[in-house]
This record gives sequence, structure tokens and C-alpha cells, in this order.
Amino acid sequence: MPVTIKDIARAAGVSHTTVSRALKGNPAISAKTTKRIQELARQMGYTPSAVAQSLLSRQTWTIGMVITTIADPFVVQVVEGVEQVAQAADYSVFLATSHNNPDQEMAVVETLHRRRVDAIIVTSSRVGSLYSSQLDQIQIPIVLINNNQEGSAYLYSVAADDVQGAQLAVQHLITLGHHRIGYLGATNRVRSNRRRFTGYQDALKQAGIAPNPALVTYPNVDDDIERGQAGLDLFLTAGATAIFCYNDMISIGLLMACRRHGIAVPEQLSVVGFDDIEPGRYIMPALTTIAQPRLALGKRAMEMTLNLLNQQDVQDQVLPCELVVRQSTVRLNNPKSKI
Amino acid sequence: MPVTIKDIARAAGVSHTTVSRALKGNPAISAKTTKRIQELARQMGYTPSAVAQSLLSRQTWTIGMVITTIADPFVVQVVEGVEQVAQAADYSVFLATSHNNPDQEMAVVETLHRRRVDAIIVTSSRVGSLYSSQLDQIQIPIVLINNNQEGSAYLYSVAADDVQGAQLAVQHLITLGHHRIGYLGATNRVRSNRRRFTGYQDALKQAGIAPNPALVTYPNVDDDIERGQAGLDLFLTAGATAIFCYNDMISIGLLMACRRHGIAVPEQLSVVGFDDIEPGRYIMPALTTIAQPRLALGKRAMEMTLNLLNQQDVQDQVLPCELVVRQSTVRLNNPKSKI
DNA sequence: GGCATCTATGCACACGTGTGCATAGATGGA
DNA sequence: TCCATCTATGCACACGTGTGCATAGATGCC
Repeated sequence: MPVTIKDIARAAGVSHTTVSRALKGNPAISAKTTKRIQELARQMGYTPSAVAQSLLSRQTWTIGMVITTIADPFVVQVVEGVEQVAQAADYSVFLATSHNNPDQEMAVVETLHRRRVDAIIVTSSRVGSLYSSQLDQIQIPIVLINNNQEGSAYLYSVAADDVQGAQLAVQHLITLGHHRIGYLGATNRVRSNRRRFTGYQDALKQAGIAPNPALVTYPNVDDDIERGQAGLDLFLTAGATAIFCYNDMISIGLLMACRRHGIAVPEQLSVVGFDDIEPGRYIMPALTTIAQPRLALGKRAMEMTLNLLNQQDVQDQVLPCELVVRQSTVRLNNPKSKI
Repeated sequence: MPVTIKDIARAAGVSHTTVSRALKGNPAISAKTTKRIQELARQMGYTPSAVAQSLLSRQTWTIGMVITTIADPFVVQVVEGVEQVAQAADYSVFLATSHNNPDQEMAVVETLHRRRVDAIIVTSSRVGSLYSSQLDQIQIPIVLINNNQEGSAYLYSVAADDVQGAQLAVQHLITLGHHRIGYLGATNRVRSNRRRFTGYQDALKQAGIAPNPALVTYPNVDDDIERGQAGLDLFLTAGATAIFCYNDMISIGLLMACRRHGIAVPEQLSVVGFDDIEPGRYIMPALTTIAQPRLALGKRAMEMTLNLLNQQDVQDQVLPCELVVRQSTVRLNNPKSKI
């Protein structure tokens, strides 16, 4: 049984009220008593009960973080960012995984509500669109990461700029002299795919390159690695010299297919991914890619949450991506650049 | 303001006591009233306050997970395992990162205590040895992962079997015909290094191979990648044909050094790591390694915690490692096996 | 010395939920 | 019809902490 202020009160021969005030440094209590009680509390190993404080204050200094799975390398850094800012502000983070299962997602949100978290941060989920009625009832701030929804008054968002990121990727290829640039997309993430494809088109347009539908493909498979492998043939017949993939896993699948078919990357084909996941650094050739500001997304989401809890106005945020140049891209038709 | 049982009581024209009982299905309340109140609670969107329940029951159905950083790929899967079992048992998990900073580690433990978590799970830390006085005061079960300490009555442990894992690695190399097998160790993780080195020695002894001190080295650098790079020269002069490294990051450093020095792996040198981290799968050649049962460590730790909370006796656990054969090891002097 | 003012502390209640005990009303038996 | 028994519900308190208000004692002023 942990020590309570009543225990201290008994030991000091005062009321628990006095103890409570003394520990808070309330000036109504004499300096002498205050010091005596603080010393006593230290000796007795007192730690205030956040549970009791929460009941009274109607705050828990706790936020819930809803993720699909912590096994996702993207999620990890976002969590890291959230945790850093939360810890510095004396907030604790409940981790709740949904495994992309809508029922489980509803269940974890329910659990977080039962625990009276002060706010909820959600990554890569469909929660916003599906359960707005559930969320409306909870009536606490909800910050969505990479999933800007509208509807509820309590819904806010922080997102990486997919369009700008895709532009960066394609501009990089154009700068290297490529004109026949393919896009290898994903059909199961409609919104972000649309934005990245838009960025791809924008960059081509800005460079005065006419769009070529033969250079765009959406392989009809579920797994990202397979998706990358399935795209190769089409690009070869279409004469692509560079390919921008929806994400890194697809790029890795593509690199694996190239290796099997004896296509040299980047000499015969330049490849750019998106997301900057860890394996991309170690694959051969190391993958040129677009890095989402993952840590910053997490930090910004938590900062936004803190602002919301302090009744400040906040704006939905879009954070820029960065180009990470590695070995999977090279200047077209220029042997000298192949070191 | 969330709906409370008092709100429901007012709406139903009964006391909050009746509501509380009706929602719990207490048979003292008539079936008719029970049904009416449950229906009303549903309509009003009632969710019980875990905060209030915790205050009364002195349980929070919450555990604290202390980790160095979620950026560590080892930690991620352990957290995943803990989370899975916790969620199934209706426990929630507080994530608390210490960044290997003893002060911060004390601070997060204090925070968890303040929040009255029912138990604490700690990974890869020195918490057990350093702060036993702090932990003794908390008086809740503490389960350490990969860090079996003794001392406090509340301290338990789950660990991967380093000795058996190292034996597996070296036996694999011996089976491939290697005799001159080096060990590349780490000096900043004394206990686990000692166990892995013991397993290395055991395997050699069992195979009747005399230990050779010239084949064992502990480079005097801090970073694991550099450690691996620093070890290469010594092994070459000592005539090693295979090397077992303390962990995968060191192995990767070693592979990078080999590439720079034109040493072909595995043809000229076989390399085995330890931990089975993600990059090892994508590096060329893919790394043969020892996998710690990370998910199982997390699951078992949480299962143990649940048992402890149910007043059951538990035993400290040691879980076996597994050999993962990839491309960085090959049969000695047998060209045919080089596909 | 009498009264106003100030200082230090305690009482009582609140937060939301759960439970032992009391009790009002219903039921049954003779 | 009267009392015993049972059923359904409410009262009051507990959990640990914080706060408005009351108050006992000290101090100051004329």
C-alpha cells in the first residue's frame, strides 16, 4: 500500500489538508510546518497518486497513441517523436495497436476513452472516416498523422507533403537527364497514391515532358515486394530509363526483379523510392528515396496536441519531405558519372 | 464532460447505486430495471471511468514498459509481444524511454509509480542493479528482459539464452568445416558478452578445437559499426576463416570492411552475427545470424507479469535462440557449395 | 482592554465508482 | 389480519487529493 497524505498527516499530527498544502508549497502554511512535512514525505517515500489527482482535476496528463503495428518502421519513429515531446511535457503515452483491424481499432479507442486520456493521436488509419460518430461522443482532441480528414470538430491533422515529395523525386531524375520516367503505384492506398502521382505529373509538366500513360502501372497484386517485381516487364518494353515507385518496399521488389533479369541498377535503370525505410540503406545498390519527416511528424503532432489542451488555436500542418540521394540513381548516358 | 452513472441515475429516476449494480448485471436488481438502465447507458454513450475504478480498486490494469529507445529494432519486437498479450488481457501499456540515461530512467520509473502502474517491464537496462532502493519502495512486480538481476523480492527476469545461441553459431561454423574461428566482442555490454563468449568457447571445446587467444579481439572503439571494421586486420593476420561477432551491427561493420579490403564473403571469410536485426536481411551478402526470440521475450514477460498480478508463483525464464542461415557463411574449402 | 485584522489550520465536500447495511414494499402463510 | 420472509432499492461511506469556507489563536491599534 503506497503512502498517502493521510499517513503523513497522522505521522505529523496535522490534517491531511495541511499536508496537501505543504507539499504544494502553499503560502498559507507556515514555513516551519511546510519544511517539516516535506521532509517527512521524503522520508516516508511518498509519491502522489496520479489516479486520485486525475479524478479531481478531470485530466490524466495521458495521451493515447493508436497505431496499426509497432512492427512498421514508419510508425516507430513517429512514436519516438510523440514520446519525446510528451515526456518533456510530463505527459505519458498509452500505446494501442489495431493491426489494421477496424473492430480492434474501435475497441482500443473505447479503451483509451475509458482510461480518460486527454487526447488521441492516430497514425495511418481509417479511423477518421469510419467512426466519426464514436469519436464525436468522446469529445477530446484527436490528431491524425498522414490522414487529413474532415468532419468532426475535434479532428486535426499533421501530414507529410506527398505531392512535394514526389515532385522532388521526379525533379531529381529530370536533373539527371531522364525523360522516360515511369511511375509504379499502389492501388490499396488511394489517397496518398493519388497525391504522389500528382507530384509525379506536376514535375513532368514543369519540365515540359509530355505524360506517357504507357509509363504508369498499377500491378494487380497485394504484396508491395511482388508489386515491384510485377512492374518491371512493362517498363522495359515501354523504354523507361528511370522509375519512381510509390514506396520503398515496391522499389526493393523492383531492384530484386532487376537483379534476377540481369538489369543493372542504376546503369540501365534509375530507381527512386519513397519513405526512406531502413532496408533501403543496406540493399545493393543503396536506394535513392524520399524521406518523410517521421520524427518531426510525431513531434509536431504532440506539440499540436499540447496546444489544443492549452486551449490554443491550431492549424493543420503539412511538413515537407526530403530527397535522399544514394546509389540507385545516376545521370543518363553519361559514363563518367559512374564512379 | 463524459456521462457518469449519476447522470444515468437522474435520467432513470433511480439512485446511482442501482445504476452501478444494473450495469454490472447484479442479480439484486430486477431484470426489468437492469435492462432499462443498460439501454439508457448505451443511448447516453456511457463509458465507465477507469480512473474512478482504479482509485477504489487500487488497480489500474496498466503496466509500465521502460525501454532505452524505441528506435532500437530489438526493443520494437519486444514491445510488440508485450502489447499483444497485454491487450488481450485488457491491460494497457505506458511507454517510457530512458535513452540509456540513468537520471531519466529514475525519472520515468518515478512517473510510472505516480501513475500507479500495476507492474513494470524493463528491457536492456541497468535499472536493476542501480536503483534497487528506489524499486524496493515501489513494491510492485518488476520483470527484467535480458537482464537477470538478484536482490529485490519484486524482481523477476526473462532472458534469451546467450550461451546456447553462441554455441549454435559456432557449431554451425564447425559443421561447415571451419576450425580457425574468431570472436569479435564488445566491451560495453559485459555480462551478455561474457555469456556469448562462453558459448563460443563451449562449442570449440565440444568439437575438440583448442582455444586460440589470437583469434579473440575487443576493438577499443565505441560504435558497433566501427568495432566491426576495426577487427578485420587482426583476424586476417591470425588466419581466421570464420568469425562470430557479438552482434549484427558489428558483423555489418565487418562486412563493410571486407568489401573495402576486397575480401570476399563468404568465399574467403564466413561471418555470423547475433540478434537478427532487419538490415542483416538486406545487406549483401545477407547475414547468417542468431535470432533472439524477441516477440516471445515480450510475450513471456507480459504473461509472467499477469501471473504475478494473479498471485501465482513464477520462475525466471530463459528462452532459446535460433540459427538463421543466410549467405554470409559457407563450407570451408569446398568450391561446389558456392552456388 | 476591547475590537479589528491577520495567520495558520481544520472541516466538509467534491471527483466517479463500488459495496455493506438498512429499509420500504411486496408476498405468503396461518 | 398480522407477522415473518423475501425482493428491490437507497443511504452512507470508502478510495486519495484538492479547495472554499470557517475558525481558533495571535497580533496590532487606539
